[in-house]
Amino acid sequence: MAEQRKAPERKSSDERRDEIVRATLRLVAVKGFAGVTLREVATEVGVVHGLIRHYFSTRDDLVAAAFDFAVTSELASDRAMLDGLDPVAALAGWLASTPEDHYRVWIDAWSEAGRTPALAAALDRHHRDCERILTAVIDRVVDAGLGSSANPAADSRLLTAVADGVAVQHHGIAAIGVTEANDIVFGVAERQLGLAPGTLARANPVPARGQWAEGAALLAR
Amino acid sequence: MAEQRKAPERKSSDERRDEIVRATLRLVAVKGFAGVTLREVATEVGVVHGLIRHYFSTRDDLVAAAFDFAVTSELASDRAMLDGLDPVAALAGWLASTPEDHYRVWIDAWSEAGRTPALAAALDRHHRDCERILTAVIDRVVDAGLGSSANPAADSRLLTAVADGVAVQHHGIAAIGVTEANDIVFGVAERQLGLAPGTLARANPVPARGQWAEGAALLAR
DNA sequence: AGCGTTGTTGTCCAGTTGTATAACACCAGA
DNA sequence: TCTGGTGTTATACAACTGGACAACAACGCT
Repeated sequence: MAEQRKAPERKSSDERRDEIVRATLRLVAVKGFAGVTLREVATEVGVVHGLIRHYFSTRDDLVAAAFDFAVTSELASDRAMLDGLDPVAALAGWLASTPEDHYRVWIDAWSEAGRTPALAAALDRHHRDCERILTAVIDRVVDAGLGSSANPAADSRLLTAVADGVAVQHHGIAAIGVTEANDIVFGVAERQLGLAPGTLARANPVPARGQWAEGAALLAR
Repeated sequence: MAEQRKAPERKSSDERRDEIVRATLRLVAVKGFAGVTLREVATEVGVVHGLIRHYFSTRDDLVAAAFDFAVTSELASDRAMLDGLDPVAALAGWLASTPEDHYRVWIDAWSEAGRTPALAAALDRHHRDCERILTAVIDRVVDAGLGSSANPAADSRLLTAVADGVAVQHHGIAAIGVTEANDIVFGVAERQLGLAPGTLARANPVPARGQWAEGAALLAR
């Protein structure tokens, strides 16, 4: 009796690899880095779990690649977003609340970084990039004479901390809503950079940071 | 041939239960809520893993009890700490950086809360209590005529967000040190409450929040 | 047309996990 | 002294995990 074998749907190496990474990232947003299994990823992609091994030699490789992809693509889309905006709008857009799916990945990375060196490294890189980007935005605001900053790098660090903390209260604990979250961050930023109260709320481009371009497609199928 | 059975070291129900909860919490601080295993907990306590089932009917019950214990005891020790200090010292003590072990538990709870309703409930309760406590401290500062606040509850929420965000940068990403972490939080608080710069750093009681009394023993054996 | 490469499948395996349960040991009260 | 409750052990089990491998099928190249 001849074995019945389903005709495989063949894809190019890069395409399939990308598919797997995106599926992994999607699952990480729901189950966490420690919670995703090779079989779940395979099911999500629609293949057999053995195939994952053909692209990633180990599970750690897979989740590391997924997080690396998240970091890289989100930063790229954010940079693209900022380029098209005037200084104040860019500042508001950057500080505005991050969408829930993305936040879930970051916070999970924070907690997992202590156990997975690869995650810690990627997280560190991402964080430094974020701080640099925000510093550049602050510089633009100052250069345009719209605000002031004694130490843009320090202010960038401060505002990054506020944004992260507010994101926790908003997404993680559900203690505050989007409007309130933005109010807090905008308020601190306006006070810190000498902007008139309400400036950032008015300048805030509607879709929040990370919902742009590839950013929106980051976790899409 | 008679079976050899080790003579069991018998303990009172409450005592053993407490032992198990503390061991669980200790492991959670290292491996995360999703990472702790009944067998690891049993080994840490020095018993057989079947015994855990005798005290907690399910694994979820165990981790929920462990987190509940963490929340309750940390808040109790924090309250005790604040009572003995003058308003400004209390504010500084509350805002000062949290020790690493404790932080690891909270951040892990943030990420796990989305999947475990019991954790989400305990986290929500803990967060509200923290906000209330800080609000009371701000009230004390204002009542003593040492600072001002248009909306103590809102300022409490803001400062809680800043403290959480700074804790992430300090413990999770290791981007900043203790001194810098405290500088940021103290700076925002002083500006927000109209205190002279440096007031909080000078008033800061050396051992940071959570290292007090039972707080220090929280994760101890 | 023939052939090596590679994307893909199906199956196997050893290890770990949470849960279950029977047997035992100690203790208090009848 | 018996007896029932309970703290404790040992063992079993089904489910699931990451990893390994041989077989197969489509493709590119000559």
